[in-house]
Amino acid sequence: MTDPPDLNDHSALIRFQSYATLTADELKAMMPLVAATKELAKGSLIQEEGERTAAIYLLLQGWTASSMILPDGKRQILKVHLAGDLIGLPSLAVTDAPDTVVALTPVVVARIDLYLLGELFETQPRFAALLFLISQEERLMLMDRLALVGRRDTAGRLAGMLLQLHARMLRQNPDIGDTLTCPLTQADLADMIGVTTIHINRTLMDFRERQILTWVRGKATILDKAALRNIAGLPERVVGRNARWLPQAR
Amino acid sequence: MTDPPDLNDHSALIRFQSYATLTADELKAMMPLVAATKELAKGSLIQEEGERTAAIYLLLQGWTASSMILPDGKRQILKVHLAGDLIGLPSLAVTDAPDTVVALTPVVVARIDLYLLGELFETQPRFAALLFLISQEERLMLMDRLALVGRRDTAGRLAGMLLQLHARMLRQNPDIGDTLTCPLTQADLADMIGVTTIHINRTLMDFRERQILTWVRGKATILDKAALRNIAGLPERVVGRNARWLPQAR
DNA sequence: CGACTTCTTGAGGAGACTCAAGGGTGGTGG
DNA sequence: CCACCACCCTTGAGTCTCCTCAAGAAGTCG
Repeated sequence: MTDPPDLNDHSALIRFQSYATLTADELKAMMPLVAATKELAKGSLIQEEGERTAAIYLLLQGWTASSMILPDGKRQILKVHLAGDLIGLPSLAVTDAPDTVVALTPVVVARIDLYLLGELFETQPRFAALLFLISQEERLMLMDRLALVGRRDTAGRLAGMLLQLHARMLRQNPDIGDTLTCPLTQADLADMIGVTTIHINRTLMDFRERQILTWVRGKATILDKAALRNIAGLPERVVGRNARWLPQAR
Repeated sequence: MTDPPDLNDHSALIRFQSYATLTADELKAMMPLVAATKELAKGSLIQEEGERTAAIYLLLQGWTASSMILPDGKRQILKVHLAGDLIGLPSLAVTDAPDTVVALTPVVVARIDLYLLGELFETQPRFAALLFLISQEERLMLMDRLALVGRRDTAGRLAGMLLQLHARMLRQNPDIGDTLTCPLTQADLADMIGVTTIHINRTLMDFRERQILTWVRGKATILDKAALRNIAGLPERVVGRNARWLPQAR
């Protein structure tokens, strides 16, 4: 189902490449990051709310989702991870894991030893700075979603969230065009933007009727991107400023 | 109104101290961070949505707020900054500033040169790692707020947000007890959790009636913290794990 | 082929919004 | 020092988006 990852394939480091081109030496220094890979079945728990372990992972293949479960059983999905995304970073700041991470598909992850991380901070300042920028990007994605969930109706939230997801997938694979294939159910979409499944369904129906977007079992096709953008009410973010202040490559 | 900041007062670096005790040498190396201070009047714009400049600041005194304005004029406050917080970091990841930052009180900020930041990444790996951890903490605060806004009613959102704010203020000054004095209006509270001012007012009235919390013109008194926690539905976060993996102090 | 998950549709109810207006409070200027 | 003004808070009434409850259809997997 999942082939062992090709360690010479640097797509695992795609997030880092958004801000600078990594040198051969840097790539070599970062290779230990993907040394300890592991395959997990769909539905596997990678991290669980409240547990004390704070391992971090790099997702190499497949999809995972990070969520919080509230006392009344309601769930908020905080992020879905795509290949190249890091898993478990926010847990490093606190004693107990704040979120639960599950595999939405069969996945391949690389477990990252924290001492390796510390060593890279020491020996690879540019890696450290890029990791810092990636963290700011994550923060920005949350800011956008907070603005959507706090201040827009269901249509706006859904439009904005799907655009955000599409932009991320497009960066991974520029060939997907206006299509968006993902392992998410309508219930997952609902939990991402804080509404009910029923309302998601009605909003998707409405989008189809208005020729804006179609959704068929995890396959979305964007028919009118401008309309979606307009409904969302948030500008497109252009990631990857040319950061001249970054430390020099070693 | 605002005295020139005491550069020997390291409370500006309180956020860094949550994860490790900085050595004298490190403190000395970080001093240039607070070299270029500036006083600004209440209401001043520190950053504006869409502008290209990406300066970052360290807030030394006063309060600022970061927010997004949506096309229909609605506002979402993403974060209020307290002394010791960094301003403008998420903007580093994108070409145009995503948020607007205004001074809620007269403030003193230190402008941080990005090349200085790059240099610190290079020479102070432990600083880099601590900055990374602070970023994860910021991310976590957004995750919590997203869960609140996405999945809780007004009472829950308000309770959770005030507890979060109180915990932050308590870290700055352990003497505040169960009081919380801040320059926020009820309209600000509303914009922080995505509801209307009117509804905030009614919820505060309700809290008072139920002997949970009182709010008088920016002065909140927590009467029943357990009840608030229960209404919020999110656990307390214990920041500042003893991170043994951090690089050694230089 | 059967059981489970996911999607779809209907009807009624509630939390939060909009619109509207009055009362406080603090700051400013005459 | 007092009066006025701007901002903030408070309260009421009607409306609407979205939720809850309910049930059936369609698709998927073992």
